[in-house]
Amino acid sequence: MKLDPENTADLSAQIATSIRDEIVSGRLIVDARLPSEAELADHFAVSRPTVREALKRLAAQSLIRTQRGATGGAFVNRLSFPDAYAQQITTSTLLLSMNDVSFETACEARFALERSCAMLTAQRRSADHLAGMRAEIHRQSQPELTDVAFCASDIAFHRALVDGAGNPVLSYQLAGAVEAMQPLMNMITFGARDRARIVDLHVNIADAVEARDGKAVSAGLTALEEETQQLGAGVFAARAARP
Amino acid sequence: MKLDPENTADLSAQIATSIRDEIVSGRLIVDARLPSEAELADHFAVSRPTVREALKRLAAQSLIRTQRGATGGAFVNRLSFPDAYAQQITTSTLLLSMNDVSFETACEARFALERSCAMLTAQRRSADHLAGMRAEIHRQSQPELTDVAFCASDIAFHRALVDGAGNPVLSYQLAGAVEAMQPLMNMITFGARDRARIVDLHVNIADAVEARDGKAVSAGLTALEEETQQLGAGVFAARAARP
DNA sequence: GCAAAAGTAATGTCAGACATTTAAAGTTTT
DNA sequence: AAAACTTTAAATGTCTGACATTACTTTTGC
Repeated sequence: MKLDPENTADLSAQIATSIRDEIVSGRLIVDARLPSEAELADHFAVSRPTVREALKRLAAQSLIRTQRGATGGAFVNRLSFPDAYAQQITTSTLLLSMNDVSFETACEARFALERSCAMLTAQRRSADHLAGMRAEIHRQSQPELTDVAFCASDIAFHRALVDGAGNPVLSYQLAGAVEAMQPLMNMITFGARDRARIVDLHVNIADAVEARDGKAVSAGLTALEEETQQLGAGVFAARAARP
Repeated sequence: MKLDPENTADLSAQIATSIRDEIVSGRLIVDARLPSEAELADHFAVSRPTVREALKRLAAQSLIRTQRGATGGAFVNRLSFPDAYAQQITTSTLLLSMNDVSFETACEARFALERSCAMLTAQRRSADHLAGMRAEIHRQSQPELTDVAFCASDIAFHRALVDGAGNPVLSYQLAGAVEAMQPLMNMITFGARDRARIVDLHVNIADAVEARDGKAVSAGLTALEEETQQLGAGVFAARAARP
């Protein structure tokens, strides 16, 4: 764990990188305790605030956790799936909102990824997953639902579909793709007729999942993608038309 | 931008969350300048080091960048695709290494996701992407290649395949899935016969991409997945057998 | 023997100072 | 008047030293 004296970057950034390398390479294993802030300051020949800034950088990425008290300190954190989900979703959402990615591109990616679950979900889905999907469909049929609540239910439907594949790594990867679309979807106002069509398509997908027919699930998602793309195109065209 | 007085968590964490919300919600737009550290310290009624720790947390997630000098300060950063790639890869790699995810699960997820590019890549791939894939196949055929270099070339092959889909969002999502597998793949020792089989399967995939036959690409990936799963199962069974 | 109190080591926070960097304003020179 | 140089100001980067808070450990008192 050493610093490059020729590097002109922030010391705190260099220290953070140095410690991160130790963790990623496995030299510091999960639950290992890092030296105390004072010891680190001594080791890197910097002040304690500088060390603290470095540690906060690592804490922001859930790489370490800190604990106060006599036996406290900074410990290598086990990156949990929920933590990873959250980071994934934040990153994906910001990436879409800050890089004027077109609705079309985002939508295409999202459905392409989701189709990768179709076969597995059809094979492995439990009764619970199916019930979850049906419950969301029922909610979506209620006309008094706001657009935002409709979108939230849509997300929940798709998450149930993804989780049905029974592969946590897949669920984690898809979390970003599905959830990051929400802000884009929220821009869409759903007419009653639009909602009815989407609910129909959801029913088709749920039926296919129930029948364990992977190809039908995939086809159902493709149909839903086309519908979504049309809706999106309509909204964004209308928006572009008026000044 | 206010803090909850009843919250007992770190002040720096609360401040970071507060500012992050401003960014994610869009109230602070890209390239907007945050108040100076002194002003923030004043606003939140904390000291400057505390504010700095909060800002370093945000910098660690590439949410802000800082600039020194008279017109300097902290600015909302545009999360670039390369930044997002890097975060995605780090997170995915740590997730796999710290949660004893089985080779089987990781492999299944990775190929399921990659197959989602098959159709698009077959349709849209450029001559460059195809040439890239062929070049990696050629490299993989050289017997003096080390196992690690072989794996790296494998990654490059698959990245070319993914990028061929021409959808940056898809490339970003897949980066994690493909690259995070590398440490797991590096545990495998490839015999000459194993390599030959993998190269053959790569050739099949490249041929299918050249012919713009999406279903054949997908089938080729499935065949490669089976081969990889067998190789992995062999290695991990041997490892489990000896004490 | 057990509970309360003191001790201790760590993080969390603060205050103030100085160093460094950068751009803009001001001044001098040509 | 324009160009080059100097000064100034504002911001981040870093250091020192101190105190507050927390939680575990040890000691003490009954």
